[in-house]
Parts: sequence; C-alpha cells; structure tokens
Amino acid sequence: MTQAPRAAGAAPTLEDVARAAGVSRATVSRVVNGVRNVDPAIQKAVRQAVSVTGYAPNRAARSLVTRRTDAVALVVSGAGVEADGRGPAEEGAFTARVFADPFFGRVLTGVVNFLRPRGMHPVLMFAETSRARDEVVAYLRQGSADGALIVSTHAQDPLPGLVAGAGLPAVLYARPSRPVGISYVDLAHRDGARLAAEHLLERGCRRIVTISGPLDVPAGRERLEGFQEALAERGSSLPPVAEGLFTQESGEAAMERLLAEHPGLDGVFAANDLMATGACHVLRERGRRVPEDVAVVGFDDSSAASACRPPLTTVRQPVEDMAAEMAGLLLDRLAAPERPVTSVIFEPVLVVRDST
Amino acid sequence: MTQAPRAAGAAPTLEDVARAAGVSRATVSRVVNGVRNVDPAIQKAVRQAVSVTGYAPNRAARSLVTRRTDAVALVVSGAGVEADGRGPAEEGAFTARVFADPFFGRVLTGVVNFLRPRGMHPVLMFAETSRARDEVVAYLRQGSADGALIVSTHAQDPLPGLVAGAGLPAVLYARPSRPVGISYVDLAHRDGARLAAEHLLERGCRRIVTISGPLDVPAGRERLEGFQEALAERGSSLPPVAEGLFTQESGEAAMERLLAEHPGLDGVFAANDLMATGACHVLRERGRRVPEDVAVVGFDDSSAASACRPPLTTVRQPVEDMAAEMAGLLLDRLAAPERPVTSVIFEPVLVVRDST
DNA sequence: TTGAAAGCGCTAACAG
DNA sequence: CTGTTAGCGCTTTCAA
Repeated sequence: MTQAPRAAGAAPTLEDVARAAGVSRATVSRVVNGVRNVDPAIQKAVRQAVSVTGYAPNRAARSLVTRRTDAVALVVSGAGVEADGRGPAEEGAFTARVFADPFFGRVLTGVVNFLRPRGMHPVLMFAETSRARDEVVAYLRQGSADGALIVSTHAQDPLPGLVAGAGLPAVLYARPSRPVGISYVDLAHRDGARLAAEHLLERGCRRIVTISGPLDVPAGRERLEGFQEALAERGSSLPPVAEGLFTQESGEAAMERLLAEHPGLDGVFAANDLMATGACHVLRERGRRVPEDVAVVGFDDSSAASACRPPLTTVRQPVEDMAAEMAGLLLDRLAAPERPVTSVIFEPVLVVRDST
Repeated sequence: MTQAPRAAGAAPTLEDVARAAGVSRATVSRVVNGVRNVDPAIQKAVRQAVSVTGYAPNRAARSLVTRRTDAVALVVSGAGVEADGRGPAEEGAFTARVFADPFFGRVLTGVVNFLRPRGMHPVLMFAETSRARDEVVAYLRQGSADGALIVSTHAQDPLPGLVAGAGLPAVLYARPSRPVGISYVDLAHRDGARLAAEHLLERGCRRIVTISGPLDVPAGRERLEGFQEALAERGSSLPPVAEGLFTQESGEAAMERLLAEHPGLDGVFAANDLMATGACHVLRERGRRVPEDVAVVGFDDSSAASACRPPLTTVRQPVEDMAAEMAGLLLDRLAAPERPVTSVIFEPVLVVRDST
C-alpha cells in the first residue's frame, strides 16, 4: 500500500511530511498551524519531519480553503476622472511623480513596519485611470489580497466608492469627499495650518503670504482655510495666496509671483515642505535672508524639511504612524467584519527649526 | 437534477457561469483564458454569462493548478550579516532609511511601469536580517510569488546565494560579490566616475577632492576607483578622499573634513547626488561659490540633482530603465527557465547643469 | 469543438 | 488527541 515517492524536484507536500512522520495529513496541518491538542511527542516528530523534508506549505492551496491570502493591496489612487485614455508614457509619469515625493516613502515605511511583524506584505498597485481602477477592483474580487489600503489624494476619486460598493474591505488615507462607509485615517490639516499662522505671528511677522497646495485636493484646501481663519481671528488681514502643486518647482514659481507682487513680505507659510524648500531657494536668490528677513514655515516634516538650508520650521504630519494605523484598521476589519467603521484623526505638531 | 443556487453573497464560480451559459465548466474556463477552439456563438454566450453573474476567477484555485501567481517579490536586501537580533525599532529604521532615498522610488517606478501592463504586481519585502531573509526564501518557496527582484546594496549580502541555492527564479540589481548563477543588471560605475573626472579636469579644476560612498558597497568602491584611475591617467595626483554614507548629512560632514584639510580645493566629485547636495550646502556656508569657486559633480541624476541649488552636474544612472530591464529578465526567466543567465550592464552619461 | 472527470495541496468538520 | 473524508475553484488530460 506504499505510495510511490514524489518526483525529485517537486516541492514536498503535507502528504510527504505525514508519511515521513508516520501520522496523518491532518495532524501535520495542525502542527504546522499551531493548533493545540497535539501530543508533544508527535509534535516533535512532525517538526522533525518538516525540516527533514524541507516542507513549505503551499499558499494557493491554503488560501483556497481559508479564503485568506495574508496579502493586502496598497493602492495609490492619484488622479480623478481625468487621465483616462492616456498612453503608457503618462502612466509612467504618474508613478514616477508619486514615488519622487517623500510622502509615499513614509506611507510605505509605516505600512511595511506594521505588516511585517504580522507576516503580511503589501502588493503595490496604482489606480489613476478608470481602467486601472477596474483592475484593482478585479484584483480584490479575485481574492488576490484580503483588503486594500487606499492612498487617495484627489477629492473626487471614484475608487473608494467602487471598492465600498463591491463590499471589499478597505481603509483610506485621507477622508473621502463623500462618506462611503469606509474607515480612514487623516490629519487635522486646519489645526496644523493654525499652528503655522500663530507661530509666524509670534515671530513678529506682519506681512505674511502663503503658498497653498492644489485647491482641488482636500489637504490643500483645508491647510489654506485653517491658515486664513487663524490669521483672521487674530486680526490679521487675509494673506496673499499663490497656489502650488506640492512640488518644489511649483513652490519656486509661487514664491516668484508672491515676491513680485509683495516685495515687502516677511513671512511665508507653504502647504508642504517641498514647496517651502523651493520658496527658500527663491528667497535666497532674491537676496532675502531666511529667517532674518523672511520667516518660512513648511508642512509635513518630511525629509525635505531637515535637508533644507536652513532646516525648516514645519508642521509635523506623522505619516508613518498614520499609515500604520491605517493598516491596523484594515486588519481589525478583516478580523471582525461586522465592527462599525471607525476613523482616526491625527493632531499635527509644530516643529521649530531654523527657518523662523 | 438542478443544483441548489449559491448562497447570496458568495462569489460566483465557474460552475455558476457554466450553468448560466448552459455549457460545461471546461468550456467557460477556455473562454475565460482565451484558449482557441471554442465556437464563436458559445464564446459569446459565455461572455454574456460572465458579465451577468459578475464572475471573477479565483486566483488561489487557478494558482493551485497552474503553479503560477503572477506576482513577483521586490526585495530590498540591505545589510549583510550584521543587524541580526535587533529589535523592531532598528528594523523600522532600516525601512525608513531605504524609502527616504530617492533611489528606491526610481526602482519602484521602473518595476511597476514594466509589470503593470503585463497584469503583474510587485510584493514589497525586506531582507535585512537573517530572519527576514529566511522569510523571503520561505515566501518564495510557498509559491506566493513566481520570482524575486532583489535590490541588494551590500557586497556580502547572503540573500542572492540563498535564493540561488534554493533554485528560485530571481534577478538582481547590482552584481553580487561572488557569481551565484543569477542574472543581474548593473551600471558601469567606473566609467561614470571617469566621466566626472574628465569633466572636472576640462573645467580647469586642479585641486580636486572626492566624497566617496561607503567602501563596503561595490558601487561606492567602484566609483572611487574609476575616479582615481581617470585622474591618474591624466597625470593628476591622487585626490583626497572622505568617505560618506550616501546620505546628505554624511556628505556635509565629509565636505567639512575636506575643506578643513584642503581649503584651496576647487573641484568636488561626490559619489551620489544626496552627498553632492550636502557638499553644496557646506561650501556655501563656508563662503565658497558654486561653481565659480568650486565645481561640484554628483552621481545618479536623481531628483536631488535638479532640486539642488545650483542644479547639479551629475552622472546619470538610468535607474528606471535598469529596474524595468531587471523585471524583464525575470519574466524571461519565468517563461524559459532553461535559458542561460544573462546580465545587462548600463552605461552612464554625464548630465551638465549649473554646478560646474 | 465540447464535456466528464481527475486532481492541485490544503483545512476543517466529524468520527472515533 | 488523531485520522478519515469531503471539498475549496480551477485547469487539463482524455474521450466522445
């Protein structure tokens, strides 16, 4: 009744281990999965057999029955409705732009550090066109990942709605424009901008300007509004605004415009560190000393803030913590699908360095 | 003989589609997988049924029989033997450091842009400790991914050997210290450094110094050697060297040391753009104008090069192309496992900007 | 060209 | 505490 031995080269299966240990497949499975109620002696024998045979459980087979993959999709969902029907060149540009921003590196760091100790790994995906979005939904529906972490920047991004509509487990980074029944993590952007405003005022700035982020992304708009509100409350007049795109280059351009119209400015709040860095460059080129002549405050406390000369005073967004929390919320949801949606808002903190 | 309908909420299976289309599972499978020899009429009926039922093939089930996952692991394999037995804090620091470097963003860009049109996605993993390496090998052996793209910086990294030893398909970014029978892509680092040397000489620099990368990483060593060789060939004396760590901070420290010992220097070659940026900061703080007093050349042509003031002359490493090629080599290998190992060496190009 | 049937390797009742 | 057994959903011979 002895079965034929496996072909050499083929990966050993539970069956092989069972035979080697003289027990049943079920018992080996129990030991491998750490299920209690297995005689210690047998347990030892099985472990022995596992290492002798070099057994590694087949993920597909396991996944087929457990209906879990221990993988989560990390989806970068950039643009909104536009960007469809573009060629590969533009898609490539999108990914390049995303990864060039230190923000995504920090998201990755937070997600990976949370997932790794739990034996899970993120699958990287993009969803900037409607086709790409469909692919993401299909991917999830195929059971290729247990759920999705969606980093969405644009307000009218359809992906959260699609995913929620399909009943797929997901958590968002940044609150969606319309509530869609998905948990999210976010930052109190308004409060952060207020911190910047108060700080500039305390430093004695009286001719303050601001470089905002894109006004169609919530973080951009809220940072501007919070800044304006705080200034207004303290009796300051509405600051001149130049809209940027969260890139260093756009920050430079915005600073040029502001300087041309308000040569006497003495304080700048840029809605992120990249733009603040660009502003510093332009200020220096135009003969302004930072912070002596002009104080500059950034936002995010990304690597760009400390890399800048002078190092930037900035409003810290704890991206890594937020990303980890996002992953945690997803795992909670996977473990208890019926639990109500819960979101977490983080509070920003002012980090004072040399630019103010 | 009618089978009971599926429970509501359960994902539709091939069986459901087959029933809806009035054909067998096998036929549906053929249509879904685009196998020829299916009557066009039936084909249409099946597609119809697919969209009616909202069918999405179950990846695990498919993978169980095809033994393919259409996923590849993208492994960042940092440190060598050290770093073992450390706590989560240090592991977290490793991932943070990796993602803060623009280099990895470019690798990601190249890999994702290549894989995406082919319906594949990278799973992000780290292998900086021996435990993490074992996990990566186990992951691959479980068939969780079809192969691995390994970005390894340290020379004595054991991972390539482990993976090769286990007979797992993989391609490396950067040549391994000892040949291990794995394809790789790499840059002609020496040639790149020669370009920098020649350019500095042409610009009239005569008191040249260099900030090298870590000498235990091949790219660091080779860039230094190529630079020294080119200078020697042209009759220049051996340049003073300060070793850096490929970070902006270490570049600043190195520049300080160099300036202290060689106040009259008029040319600097930094082994990457981050360090070159740091060097520029220090030079300016010490009252040197770039490029009037001191010419600075970086390496990589990363985002840091154009973000620097002045924008850096640098040696371009086409990271995105190299990463895409790496992914291509892996897919080739997966399609034809018996094909011989082939590696690709890219040639660097000098990009002249304002720092020289 | 289509269908029937045999697994892929694993987990999870259910008996014993 | 352990073994038997029945699938998970799919692809793929093999016949028809």
